[in-house]
Amino acid sequence: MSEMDFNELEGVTRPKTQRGEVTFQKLLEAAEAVFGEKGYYETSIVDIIQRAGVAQGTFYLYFKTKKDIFRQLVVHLHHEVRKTIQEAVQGVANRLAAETTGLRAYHNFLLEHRNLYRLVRELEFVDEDLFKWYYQSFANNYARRLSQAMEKGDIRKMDPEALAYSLIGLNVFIGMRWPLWENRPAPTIAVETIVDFITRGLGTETK
Amino acid sequence: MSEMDFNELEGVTRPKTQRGEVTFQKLLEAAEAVFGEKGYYETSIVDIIQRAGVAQGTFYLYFKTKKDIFRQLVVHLHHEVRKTIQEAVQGVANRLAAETTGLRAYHNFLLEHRNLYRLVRELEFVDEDLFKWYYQSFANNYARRLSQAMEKGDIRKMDPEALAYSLIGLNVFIGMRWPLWENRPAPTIAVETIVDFITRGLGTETK
DNA sequence: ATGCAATATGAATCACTTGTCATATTTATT
DNA sequence: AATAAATATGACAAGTGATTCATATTGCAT
Repeated sequence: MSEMDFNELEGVTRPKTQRGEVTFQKLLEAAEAVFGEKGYYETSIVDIIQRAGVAQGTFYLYFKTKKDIFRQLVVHLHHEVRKTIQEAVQGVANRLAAETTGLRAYHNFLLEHRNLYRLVRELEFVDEDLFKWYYQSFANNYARRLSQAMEKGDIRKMDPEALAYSLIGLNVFIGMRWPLWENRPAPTIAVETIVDFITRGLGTETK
Repeated sequence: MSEMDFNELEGVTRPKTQRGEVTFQKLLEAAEAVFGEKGYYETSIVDIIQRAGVAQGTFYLYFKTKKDIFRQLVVHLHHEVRKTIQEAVQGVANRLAAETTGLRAYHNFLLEHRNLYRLVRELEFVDEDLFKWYYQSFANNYARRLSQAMEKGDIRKMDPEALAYSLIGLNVFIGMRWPLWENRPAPTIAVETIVDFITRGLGTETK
């Protein structure tokens, strides 16, 4: 619980010159690519430094362990996903409509970052605390917006946290079924069903 | 796609005598425990054989690789989960009521097998095909029962597959939030919210 | 231009893990 | 009781990967 801050991860030494900064970024980009392709455990530090085109020792100038560079990547990715969805949903006044928009934005993000997304799912087995932080901060934010919608009367009053996890789980599995497994957006019939299901589930009345 | 059968896994040699059967089981139980505690990748074959109290070479009498014993465990677990839920739901005539019952049964199973459940989640990164098989056969079964309920008029006619994945995702995430993370059943208020959400989402009318 | 901190290198070390194999023991069958 | 198949052992070969370190180079500040 509480508000953990993972902005400055220990185990990561930021470079102090411009030249170092370039190397640092090269390492992160290489790690992102290789982790995405082969997964965390199947990737060796040698894989990363080869892809980045630097020597073994250079890696340890900036990262203490393989886990540390992984953490750095995940935190960055987390901000990306949230920003994307937030921007997509922003301006959509109605919460129910926002659900649909958010669903689509999330799926598009998945389709464009399928490799990256793999990292988040594997996070559970690499650093469980960071994994919890990832979904908790996601869920807290979600729950907050649901609460606001309840105040406005857009949706029924219910336990916002339970709803937040339910909706995240729903999105994650639908995102797995079509975008991840079939590399395409969910078919229309599926989207309609989901929207209908959520609308009735959250809404104040039926038509 | 198609009906894969994972009943006789290659890479697994079943014992031919009673004595062998005992060793075989010892290995499986040890693997279950150690995988559950440390995760697949952090576990070595030495960990398993030490826990089982057998020699190195014995392992290779029955399993070709670490992955093979892992597969064997997952397939077994899969049957367990389904059996548990099926038995709990059996006899509950109404589909909506069955959802609640199924949710509870699933959570109880999680609470009693938290380590085991970790294996399924890690499966995605160990053997993606088996992972898909796991959730697909789960979802197909779920969808079939939803279709039947639609025929009977218990629930509205919608895309059963989309619903199945939605409901599984919901259950998985709620199961993660309370049973797994806090080692207790979801609080009453949460359960009420979820049941209400699903009831309205699936149901034919509102009250 | 000098000197010091930062950066870069890659060979070497250390800690493990997997998988094999010659040998020994046990079990089932006759 | 004899025999062959099945089971069990643990030392060992071979490989892999993480991390360190002595050394070299570069860049920045003075």
